[in-house]
Amino acid sequence: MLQSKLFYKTIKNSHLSTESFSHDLLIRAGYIDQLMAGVYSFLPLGFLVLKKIENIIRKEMQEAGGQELLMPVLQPKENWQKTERWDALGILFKVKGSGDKEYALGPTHEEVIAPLTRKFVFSYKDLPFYLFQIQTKFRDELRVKSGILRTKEFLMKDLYSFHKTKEDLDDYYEKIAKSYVNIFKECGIGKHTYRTLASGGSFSKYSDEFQTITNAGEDIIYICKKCGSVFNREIKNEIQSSDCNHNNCDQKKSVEVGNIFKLGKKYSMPFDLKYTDRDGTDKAVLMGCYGIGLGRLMGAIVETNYDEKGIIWPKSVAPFLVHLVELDKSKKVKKTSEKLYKDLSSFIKVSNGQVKKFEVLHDDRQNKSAGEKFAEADLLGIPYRVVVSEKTLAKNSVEVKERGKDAIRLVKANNLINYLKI
RNA sequence: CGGAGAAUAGUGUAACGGUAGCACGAGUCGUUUGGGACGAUUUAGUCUGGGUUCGAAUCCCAGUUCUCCGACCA
Repeated sequence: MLQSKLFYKTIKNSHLSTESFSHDLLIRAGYIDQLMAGVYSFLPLGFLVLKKIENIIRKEMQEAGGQELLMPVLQPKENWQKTERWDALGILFKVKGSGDKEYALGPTHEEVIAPLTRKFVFSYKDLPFYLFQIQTKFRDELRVKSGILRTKEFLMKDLYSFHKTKEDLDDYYEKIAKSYVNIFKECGIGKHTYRTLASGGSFSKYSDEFQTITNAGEDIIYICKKCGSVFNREIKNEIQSSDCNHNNCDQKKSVEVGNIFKLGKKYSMPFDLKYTDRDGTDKAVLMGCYGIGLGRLMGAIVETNYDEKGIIWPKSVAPFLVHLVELDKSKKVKKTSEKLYKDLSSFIKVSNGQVKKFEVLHDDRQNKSAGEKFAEADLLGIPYRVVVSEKTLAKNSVEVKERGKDAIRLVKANNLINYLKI
């Protein structure tokens, strides 16, 4: 991508009244735009990051046996009445169609997937199976806050699992917990993210949340120094056991980036989702559900990866891997950087025999000062900054700097690809 | 949903009830060119609707929106 063509604008100074760093940085660097309270557009840069996150999640879900599908946002009132959530769920968006017919905008999809799967599940032979989607959810939060950490409309991955037995549900639940650990690790927030025991809401006694430590978060979690357990403040009073009285815990602010639940029969029953077992009797299907908010995850990544100059994207989710910056208006600089841009953007062989290409943002702008280009590069937070200038070309080299690190290294121009491959 | 604050140019801000100004951005010209450089010049604004007043960005009322605190958060 040529930076001269990229649809974005950066803002030099922080002007925002919000306390959330991720919100401030993502807006200033041109990744997102606020339409209204709790509703955001993802601009081209932000959309690239979102897609990276989406693919990391998709890959893990597929590896856990999940099959992707897409369910509607618009949902019939009747299904929500069946589960008694039409009136009970305060955050439910209700819309009216023609003839005053009422609908819900889906905040979650149990009310769709349970009646859907009912049409396909008859026998114990049909179980288990796992379905997921990555889709927009609507929740009329009474109060939105912290930029994209808490919004009314957001992209969510929701996986639903269907089982014959409690043991099978338990096993799969743990499997997905492991997938979640992988996802958050891959997204670069692994060391800040904890599996946290939390309230099960109306489903079960407990659920597991994945909480990322950040001051921008609105949850409080306790990390016990004595027994190592991690739990949400909401269950602090009920969790003290004979094993550990939890009187020596670290208390941290955090944001919930994922949550997994054992739903059991909660949604199978209202929709009559059952199967005929081997012995000929009908039994309720047991369900689990597993969610990750993508925008919030993106916010959490920024909250844990920035410095005073801007964002520091982990390589796995960065909009581009390489920020190729040309300085000095000269034919030689222009020509060299154009060649590098072309070479990096072409498919090349990497060590394990696969082919790949580097995603490059080429700062080809002629009318910007070096200082401005550097400052903007730091704000955007692309992992590798490669500078091509008269100075570097005098040594037949380009300059490579990793965002977030001080070291600057001169690399021969014709060796850049090999260098970056490492 | 309760409480508090705010709304002026694209952005951030200033103006006692009496000429709407500054900075950044954007445009043009020139000088610069390794950390958001400099000069000249141009551009563009009082949230909406009422009211008080000779006169309202400023005071009052209503609405809308945003931010913050709290409650809520499958």
